[in-house]
Amino acid sequence: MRVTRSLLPTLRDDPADAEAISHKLMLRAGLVRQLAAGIFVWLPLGQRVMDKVGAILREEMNAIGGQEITMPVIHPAELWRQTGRYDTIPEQFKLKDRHGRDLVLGMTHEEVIAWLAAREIRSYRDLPQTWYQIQTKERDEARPRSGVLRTREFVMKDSYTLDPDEAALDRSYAAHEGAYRRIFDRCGLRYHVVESDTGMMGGLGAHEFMAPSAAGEDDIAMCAQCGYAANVELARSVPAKPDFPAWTREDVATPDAKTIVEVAAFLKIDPRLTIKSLLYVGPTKGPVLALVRGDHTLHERKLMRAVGEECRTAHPDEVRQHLGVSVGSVGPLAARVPLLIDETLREGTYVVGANREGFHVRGVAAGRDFSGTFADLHVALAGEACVKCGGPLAVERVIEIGNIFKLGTKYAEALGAKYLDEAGKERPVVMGSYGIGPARIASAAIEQLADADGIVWPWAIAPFHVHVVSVGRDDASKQAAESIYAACWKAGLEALLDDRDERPGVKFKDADLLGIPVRVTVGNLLAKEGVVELRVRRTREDRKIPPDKVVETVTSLRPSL
RNA sequence: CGGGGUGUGGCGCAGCCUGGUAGCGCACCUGCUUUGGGAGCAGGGGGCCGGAGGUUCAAAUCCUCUCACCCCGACCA
Repeated sequence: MRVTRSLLPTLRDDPADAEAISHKLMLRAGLVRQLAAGIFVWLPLGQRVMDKVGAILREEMNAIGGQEITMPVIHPAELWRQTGRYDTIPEQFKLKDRHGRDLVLGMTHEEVIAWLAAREIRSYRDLPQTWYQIQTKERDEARPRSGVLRTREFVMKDSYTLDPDEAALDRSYAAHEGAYRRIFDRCGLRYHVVESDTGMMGGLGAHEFMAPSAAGEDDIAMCAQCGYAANVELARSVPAKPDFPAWTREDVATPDAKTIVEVAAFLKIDPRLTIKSLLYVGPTKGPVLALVRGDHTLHERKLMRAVGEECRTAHPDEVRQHLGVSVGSVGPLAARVPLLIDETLREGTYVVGANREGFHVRGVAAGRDFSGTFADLHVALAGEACVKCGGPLAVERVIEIGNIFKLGTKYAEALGAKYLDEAGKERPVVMGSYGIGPARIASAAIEQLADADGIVWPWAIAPFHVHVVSVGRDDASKQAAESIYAACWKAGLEALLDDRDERPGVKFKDADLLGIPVRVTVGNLLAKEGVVELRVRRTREDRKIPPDKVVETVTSLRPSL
């Protein structure tokens, strides 16, 4: 590709709308342009990156027996009604055709897979199967953000396994985990595999592949000692205990002290000696009072798992209605609603709201002074102890680049995907689903590897391998650049030739911005010393070599790039 | 959905408070000079100031409504 004949619109300044490093650099390097919130055009360079990732995905999916198919983006609403997901997912785009029939835009393809399996899978002899596609998904995200990290339209590699039973599903799942590790390793990413939430839909287990980055939207907790790693939606931790005073139960006046911070300051105690009481309301289960230690944050996903349904925080008037007191003095004593108590509170005596305006009660113990259901409710914090080995947990911000999910038989049962086993008995197909976002791979690579001058692509997903920068003005120099460019392509090295009539500084800045692994500068040293300069983008290491040694040198450097 | 912010040539911004002929830098076009880390000079093209309505002799500027986009939170198969 020649720069003079390409759509390669680099930007000198950071676009005002971009916040994340990868977002800024993808715009500045001319990889993408935004059409609307969360909707992007992939320009030629960005497309090449996506194609590189796609090729790796196909190789590794095929290697575990995956068969590529392509499913529709438009689905009949009826399919989603059958699995009960038509009215429950706010992200689903819905539309009607000219006859008024309800359709949806596909945000995932479990339904279509189960529909297909119901028609084509009859016998245990047809199993197992692994089907995958690399296809566009449409989701009406509440808040698209961070460039291509969270968009309303995006390409996903989604695969689905069909197995006769859970043992076979475990094998398919393990095969996917291996394939995913190879994929992300090849893409040059740093990542962790963590336990993840299976969501309200249930499922038999799930893991997420998480690439550390400040631009991420998730947090994971990890134990370096035993390897425990989980999304904080799920991660359990054992916090350090405060020193409990030998206090006896008594009411204390706490005028104007509403928040934990105010109460702790007023009573001159460690906030860890207080309990935070939060009223939530579930659509069918009604009000529930959740208790966590004063310094802790309630994780709403944990709460919802414990309750068994989606909950929302109660309005102030609901708090008054159910507990007879305003928000700042709520507590578990004599509460007329069910209690969910964080496990941290099993031991110790605490200060709680008195359910009486302006009063708290100290010396209160769970189990003795109030009772309810214990559950893990608090957000794990860095430094707290691992539940498995007691080692200190680290918490890290991450981008979710892939997930693997044991679905079980939910979709198969809803859509009638059954087979006959060896004994002639009809059984539902056991499914798994597995996703990878190529755009997130590209973003994560940029986030993890970029430096102050621009992108630093790993070889495997770089849009080109060699950036030939022609800065000489004499014909011999220009001709040498052309020869090197041609020689690279002939040797299987994908090359970009900067043949613009620009000053060298402009070309060097753009080359750094684009981040192609190897830059070959053809300029005045050719006439003076008979050499061109080869620079490794990542290390900025320079070497002078004869023009006819470029291919050989790049090939020898390649393993280190 | 709640909170905050921004919309003015392709990009980044000023002008708005205090209404009066739309400006700057970069980019773009022409010419000359220059040429190894985002050149200089000269000339030039391009914007109904997000949209609608209102106030006014007069609106980028004031008022009302609306749309879009960004950030934080909520939500996220």
